Amino acid sequence: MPEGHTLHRLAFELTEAFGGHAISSSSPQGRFGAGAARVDGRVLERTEAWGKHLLIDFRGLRERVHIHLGIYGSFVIAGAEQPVVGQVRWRLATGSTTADLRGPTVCELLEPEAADALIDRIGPDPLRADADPEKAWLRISSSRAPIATLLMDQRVLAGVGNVYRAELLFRHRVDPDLAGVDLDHETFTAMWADLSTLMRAGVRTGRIDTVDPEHEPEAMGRDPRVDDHGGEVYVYRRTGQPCLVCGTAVCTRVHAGRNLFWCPRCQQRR
DNA sequence: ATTCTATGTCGAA
DNA sequence: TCGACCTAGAATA
Repeated sequence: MPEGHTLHRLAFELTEAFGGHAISSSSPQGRFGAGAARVDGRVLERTEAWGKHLLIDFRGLRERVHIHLGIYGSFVIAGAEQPVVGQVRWRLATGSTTADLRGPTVCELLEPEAADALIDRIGPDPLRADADPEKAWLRISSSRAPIATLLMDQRVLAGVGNVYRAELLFRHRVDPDLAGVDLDHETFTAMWADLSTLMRAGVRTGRIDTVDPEHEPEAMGRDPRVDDHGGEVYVYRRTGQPCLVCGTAVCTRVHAGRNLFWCPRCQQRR
């Protein structure tokens, strides 16, 4: 379930659970065997998130553990002495806490220079206080690519995934096919601020909720529209269901290999 | 039992 | 634009 908010939440939880503690580290599944052995017994200092990437530092070690969950990955923190169930790429544990990483696209040790290069090549992250939205604007306003493509491009903006993309476009009534170059700066500024707020709420709650109170289905006498990912949304995976604002059936299509959802009436080109 | 799907990314064609 | 890859749970048979 990994968009940027998941990774920032995870960074916080891992730092809370393990920061300052010597941890035992292993790779039950085997594919991170050498890396796991390298950090075994060391003190975990901190974990930070940059977009959808996680970087973990250990005392006295130059290399940083780099994790990217990909589309299926999960990192679950639980109590002491959990049995290993299924494929666990990396297990971190203290006497009281166990964290299991499964199915990541990336779990590796990175030299500091490589970690810096990674941070350098991704766009501003709305969850970081030091992020500069104008860097994203520079790329968007100079691109003929559709805004739906640009929002998912991690070099443009880091941390947005398929749910936040669909919901952000809906909330600002932007046509997914609108070229970046045709988006106004005012709209972009509002989208960035909104995204930052939405994602911060996501970090707090661990879910993606994007529906404003006045559009909440309960207030309209209908059933809650809670998606499988656990949040309440306007369009994401609501294909064929009535738009919460205008009642038109929500549309879907595959856009650049990913499912895109939008309301054809609310999100018309202006 | 098998197939499908998923909040992602990369690299080849 | 397409397939490959990582995994688990849901859907289908």
